[in-house]
Amino acid sequence: MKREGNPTIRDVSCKANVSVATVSRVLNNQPGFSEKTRRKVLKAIEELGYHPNQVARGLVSRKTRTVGVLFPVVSSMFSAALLQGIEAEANRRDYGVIVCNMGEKGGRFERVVGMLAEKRVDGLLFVSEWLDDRFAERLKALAVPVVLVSTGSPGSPFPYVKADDFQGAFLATRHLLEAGHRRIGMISGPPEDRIAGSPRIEGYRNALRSYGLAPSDRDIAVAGFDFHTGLKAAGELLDRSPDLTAVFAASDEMAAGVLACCYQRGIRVPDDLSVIGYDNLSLAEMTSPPLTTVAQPLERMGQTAMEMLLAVMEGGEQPDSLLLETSVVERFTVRKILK
Amino acid sequence: MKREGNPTIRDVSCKANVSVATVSRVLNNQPGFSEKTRRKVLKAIEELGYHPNQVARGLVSRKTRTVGVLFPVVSSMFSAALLQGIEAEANRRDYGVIVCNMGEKGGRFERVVGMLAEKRVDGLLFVSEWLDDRFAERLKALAVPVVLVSTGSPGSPFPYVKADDFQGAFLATRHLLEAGHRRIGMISGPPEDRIAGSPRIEGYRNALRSYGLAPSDRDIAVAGFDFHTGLKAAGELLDRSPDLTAVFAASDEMAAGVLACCYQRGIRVPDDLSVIGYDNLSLAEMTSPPLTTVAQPLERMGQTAMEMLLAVMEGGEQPDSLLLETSVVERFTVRKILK
DNA sequence: CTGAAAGCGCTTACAG
DNA sequence: CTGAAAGCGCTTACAG
Repeated sequence: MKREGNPTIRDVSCKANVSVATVSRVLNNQPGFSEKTRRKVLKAIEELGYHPNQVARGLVSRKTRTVGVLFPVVSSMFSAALLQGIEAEANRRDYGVIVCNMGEKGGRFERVVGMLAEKRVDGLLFVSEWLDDRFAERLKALAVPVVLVSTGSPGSPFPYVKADDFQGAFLATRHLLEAGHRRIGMISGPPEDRIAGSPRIEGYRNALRSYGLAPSDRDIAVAGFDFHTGLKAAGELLDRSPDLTAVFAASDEMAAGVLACCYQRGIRVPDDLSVIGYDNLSLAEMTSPPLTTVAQPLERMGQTAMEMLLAVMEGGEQPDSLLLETSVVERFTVRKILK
Repeated sequence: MKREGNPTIRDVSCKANVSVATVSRVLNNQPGFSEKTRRKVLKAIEELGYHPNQVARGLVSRKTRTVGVLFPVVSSMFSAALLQGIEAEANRRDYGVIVCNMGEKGGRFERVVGMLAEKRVDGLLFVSEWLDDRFAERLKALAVPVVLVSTGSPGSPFPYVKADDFQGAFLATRHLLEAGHRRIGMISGPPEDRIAGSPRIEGYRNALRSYGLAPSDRDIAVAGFDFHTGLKAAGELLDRSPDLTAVFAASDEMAAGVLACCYQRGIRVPDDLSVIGYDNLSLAEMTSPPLTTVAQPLERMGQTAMEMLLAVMEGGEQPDSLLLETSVVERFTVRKILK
């Protein structure tokens, strides 16, 4: 007598006096059973507390209803916000999501991709890391749908969803301009970062030009998107260009860094210096004063990316990449300069 | 000719001219093959780029090398820090982790547990939510190892790893006391929260008593651990007890809330009011001034919990629960009062 | 040391 | 409408 572990489809078929094939049919709602059998089967399932074994299902259907998500680091607020949207959508569609840490420089990429491959995930989300050619090749070789989140470019080998970095930076800078600022500095990410680096610098420069201002490299200090390098860069920038009345930081963490720098130096925000950030993490409302920033719809980006991935997985066609709009959310770090 | 998809053990056995049983043996390093066959097999595996199908393996071995992690919400900085440690340890041991959002009040608990059950995860981590009896029953019925993270109590049905809340609050308050403060308020979580609520309140009270001070309920304002309720509670507390010289907030977010409250009211921190937080999230170093707080070793808690879970899963014995020590990390929000 | 066979829990033609 | 059988890709007794 087999009385341990989970009941199997076999147990159900015995109890309901039908074949396992029939049970499988009602389970999967496939044509081919009478209303009467359906009831018998459902009753047996109910009584046994039967739940189909996805592992067995996966073996024959070649679908695991599981996707993998690759993050450079899962613990950042940025990753966390995306993951929230990703998980929510996956759950809604009855998928499981396996999260993986690639390491900042992708050092664990090969290892986690190997694991995901052996687990036969149905698809992959690759988040926010410059996708180098070796990685792209590896992902293509996997032969599972991949969508890029918060990275990707026109020539990308995979569809992507990201926010418009150029536009976001342009909006941030224009917001400062419209508030009357003319001496505007920037804390940027690395210019060689073709995703979140150079496009935001260009957005900043273009906004300046659109107001007839000449951008100068001296007004840009480069950091690494995090708080500490942002703080340091802020110090350098303010030393170098003490006449700045406003600073655009290309991430909220870096903006918190300039707030900290101002705090240390007794510079009042926004009275003496205005600052605007980028991302709209929860951090942005927790600073003092609360940070004006440009919002990337992170949670929605995560959700949208998952929808897109599901569409490829289930539908098969390659969807178009998506460039989401950003918007500035006003809080209290930007001062309007009166003429 | 079968030339698509991943190569199977069958392909390897053909190419190496041995049986699949033999291939399986060398794969799993089981006794029963000569050095010569081993080489043949390895060569075939290499040439084919073969990787065992974990789904098929899982079906027979009843091991998926996958664990589930239940969070109330994955996007908090708190969850993110834990997840970092959890994922790192899992990856090191070659396990995959599926993250699930239960919803703040556990509304999606049943749904995600069902999914995890169907996927036949080998174990479960339940994070930081009051584990009510219904949930506990459900988890027990799953018959897979479970470890609680950042929750749990002596009578717990599952082993847990958490930080010592009473001690942490005691340390925070004593730190204030030692700095010379005597009028110390608290922003607490809900007293009915028996994990992070009442124990921290008791730690605060006990520290006061140990200095011969009588704790008063008027000096405690209740909030919900998040920034916004913390901000609100801070306002109420300062209205009610304007003579406070220091405030202990039971989370960093709430501490950021009291910083914000002070900022709005022109109260200088730490000159006019000292504040100490709880958690030591990355947020704590990004506030201005940087927040003195008591550190919960979140990443290590995640790692330790995963180690513990793996031990139960692979070893079978029930490990002892772990109560980790906290420590205060000094930054710049506490002023020493000179006699 | 090695292989044939059964079986893990399902789904899916194929017959009837 | 229903069932017997094959098969998904492995592992594991059982023989030899």
